[in-house]
Amino acid sequence: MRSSHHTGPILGWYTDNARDLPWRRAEATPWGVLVSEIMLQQTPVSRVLPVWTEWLERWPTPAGLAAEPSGEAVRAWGRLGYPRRALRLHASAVAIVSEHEGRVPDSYDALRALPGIGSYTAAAVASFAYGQRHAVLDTNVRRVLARLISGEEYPPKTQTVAEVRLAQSLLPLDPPVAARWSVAVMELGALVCTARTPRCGACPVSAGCAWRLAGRPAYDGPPRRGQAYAGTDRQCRGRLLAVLRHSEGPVEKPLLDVVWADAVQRERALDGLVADGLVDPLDDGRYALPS
DNA sequence: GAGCCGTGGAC
DNA sequence: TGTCCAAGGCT
Repeated sequence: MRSSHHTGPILGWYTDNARDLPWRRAEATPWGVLVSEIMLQQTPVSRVLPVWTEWLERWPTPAGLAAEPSGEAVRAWGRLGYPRRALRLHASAVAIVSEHEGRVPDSYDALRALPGIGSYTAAAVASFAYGQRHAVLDTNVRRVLARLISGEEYPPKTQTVAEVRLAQSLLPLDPPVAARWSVAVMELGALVCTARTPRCGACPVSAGCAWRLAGRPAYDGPPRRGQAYAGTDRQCRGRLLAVLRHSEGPVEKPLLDVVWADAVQRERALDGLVADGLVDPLDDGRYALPS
């Protein structure tokens, strides 16, 4: 359809309501956009903002980060969560230097080939850093389209080909307009068409929303199970890594042992961190962030 | 393709 | 208080 009756109102709404985020400003670099997209995976904007700012001050280019040990990326990642993202961002910086002359690639396929960059992030960077035309399907866009077009409160658990085709069909023809459309739909999902209590009164396309017109029927699909956390290996890994982040150099094993009582689980978690490359076991028995 | 991978804020 | 959720990717 190339453009629907929803396009204009959503683009106009974005012009009036877009947040002033640093990675959206004109002076933001493709590297700044890439860093923001990795940090924003499963992590709220409010927590990303300070870390992104410090990160870009310290490493304004991929080469700057690539020249550091990967452990420095893990340390600077702080408490953003999912620290394997920090490792992959560092690996991406190394690949950008060695394979792309230090410049963030502008093609979807080259972006998609970098570690930690999947279909969403590749489309997002190509769109937001380079003004290209790609279907950008994140959790916000999937939810907006599910409601607006499909009349369902929530999208399917896993992304379907139908969703991709739908998103592509709605993309404006002109690449820069398509890129702006993509970020506009995401912003609408983040600020208005939210998961829990959507603000339909503030929505520019509520009059044509299939879900609202159907009376906002409750989600009736399979239960979307929440992730348990307390007592899991993930929590244990987080505690162990926090010890290393907060220490200047290598730490003795007993300093790790004290943060988790269950020795079997603790060893399993530590082994996992080592296997992931997040922790480096030294020859002398101590542990450190990777070099 | 289901499960795993952190963390903290909102309700 | 516990549950839900936040610009996913990888295996």
